[in-house]
Amino acid sequence: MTRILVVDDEPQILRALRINLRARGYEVQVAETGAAALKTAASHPPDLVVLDLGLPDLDGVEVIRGLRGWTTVPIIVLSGRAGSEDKVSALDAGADDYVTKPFGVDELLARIRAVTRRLGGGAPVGPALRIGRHTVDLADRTVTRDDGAEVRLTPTQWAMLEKLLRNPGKLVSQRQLLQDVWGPEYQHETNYLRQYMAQLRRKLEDDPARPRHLITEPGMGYRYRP
Amino acid sequence: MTRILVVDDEPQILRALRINLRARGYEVQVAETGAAALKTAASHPPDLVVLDLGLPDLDGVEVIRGLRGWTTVPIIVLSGRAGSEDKVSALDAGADDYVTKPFGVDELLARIRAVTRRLGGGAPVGPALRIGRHTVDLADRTVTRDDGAEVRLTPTQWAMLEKLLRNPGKLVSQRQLLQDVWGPEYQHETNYLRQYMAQLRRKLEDDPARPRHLITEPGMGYRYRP
DNA sequence: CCGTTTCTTGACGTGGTTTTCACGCAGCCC
DNA sequence: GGGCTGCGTGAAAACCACGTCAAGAAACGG
Repeated sequence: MTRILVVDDEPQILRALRINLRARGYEVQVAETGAAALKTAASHPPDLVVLDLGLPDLDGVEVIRGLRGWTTVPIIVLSGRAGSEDKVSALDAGADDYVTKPFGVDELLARIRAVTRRLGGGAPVGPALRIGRHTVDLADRTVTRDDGAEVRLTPTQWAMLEKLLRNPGKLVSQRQLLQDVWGPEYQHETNYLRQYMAQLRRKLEDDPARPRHLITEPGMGYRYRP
Repeated sequence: MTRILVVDDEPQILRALRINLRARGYEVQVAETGAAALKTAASHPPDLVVLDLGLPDLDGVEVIRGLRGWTTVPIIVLSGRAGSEDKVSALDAGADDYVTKPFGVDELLARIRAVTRRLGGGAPVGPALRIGRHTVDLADRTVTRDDGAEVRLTPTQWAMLEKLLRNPGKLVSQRQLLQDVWGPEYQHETNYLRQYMAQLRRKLEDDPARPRHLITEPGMGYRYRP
């Protein structure tokens, strides 16, 4: 389920969005200040952020920067100001879209769909990802061994594997992995990586001691080699 | 270079966009009708489409569908109509953004940047850097020998090589290198440079004793010669 | 409520990376 | 020519990161 973090200090808007988004099947988190937004995003990384620029504590652009420091999660900005400079600075700070108040809920929902559409299918991942004698299907979250047996992965294992598989051939740094899977405060818990990488290799690699697809780049990170 | 296809039937807007986009370093193609747009996009696939909805021949949404049938290229819609339904239908048909006329050029440019930012990953370095019989890809962090074998580099070797490769042809002083790779307090440990430069040359140069690409500038620093 | 799975945390041996030291050599200035 | 400096190379030592095992805590499901 897609998790959306809504950041706004006006209770009515917060309420309206929460109801509407929940009704559409999204999981909704809310925050009323910039500081709370950053904290919530860190502990529970959302799949999308809807951010009002007019917050009481922090400047909206600061919140965008705070998020962009460690995540590429899509950000849709809401703002009462229609000025060109506001839009430009927010977009260049890392926002993905900018909606001027008053806005129609239908429009916001359509923009949310437009942004999230890129998320799932956007990555250039063919349905046939292979590791050793296994086929991984990211779309329906299944791993099938060539003899037909299913291999089960835990949520954390999936998150980690998915991050690697969506960047085939590319190096994924330890920090990126930790941030994406566990959140920014886990940046230095590299023992998690070793732990779960070992589990993945045990389940997927032909010879877990000599991995051919889930490669360690010492001191840097990991890489999925097709 | 990013190639943008601008689709609009008003000559002034077309002209204004072409000039502004060219000035920003984009490659610009234009089309005045929906049919021409589809044809041009097919023969010369663009990296981004700016599409006016009010075309004489086809409905704008039809153009979006025509493109989405075979490509996931980002589409930014321009429209004179601010109605909610128009926006929703365009976005749900596959548009990535929707800008209402009249719009500021600054805003459109910012939105173009926002959309393209997701695309390239932001690495402004061409992936085709060559040293001897090797190809270096900074984005993926891979070095491939021409016979297909992978060459592995340690983190320090990468840091040093990257610094040189990101300044092609330019002299990089010893101090700059030491500071970037090891930190400011290592400014005088020039033996590190000799050590690691030798390692890089052994791994990358055709004849490590007579380097052709990783050049020493005695007393000053090092240089990557393409 | 209990059993099972999953996540978190700690410890340890091993291998690779970094750091450090030593030596030979070429160019340069006095 | 002698002394000096800076560069390239080799090898040993110190250090760090990785993989692995193991066990406790937390979350989950019946």
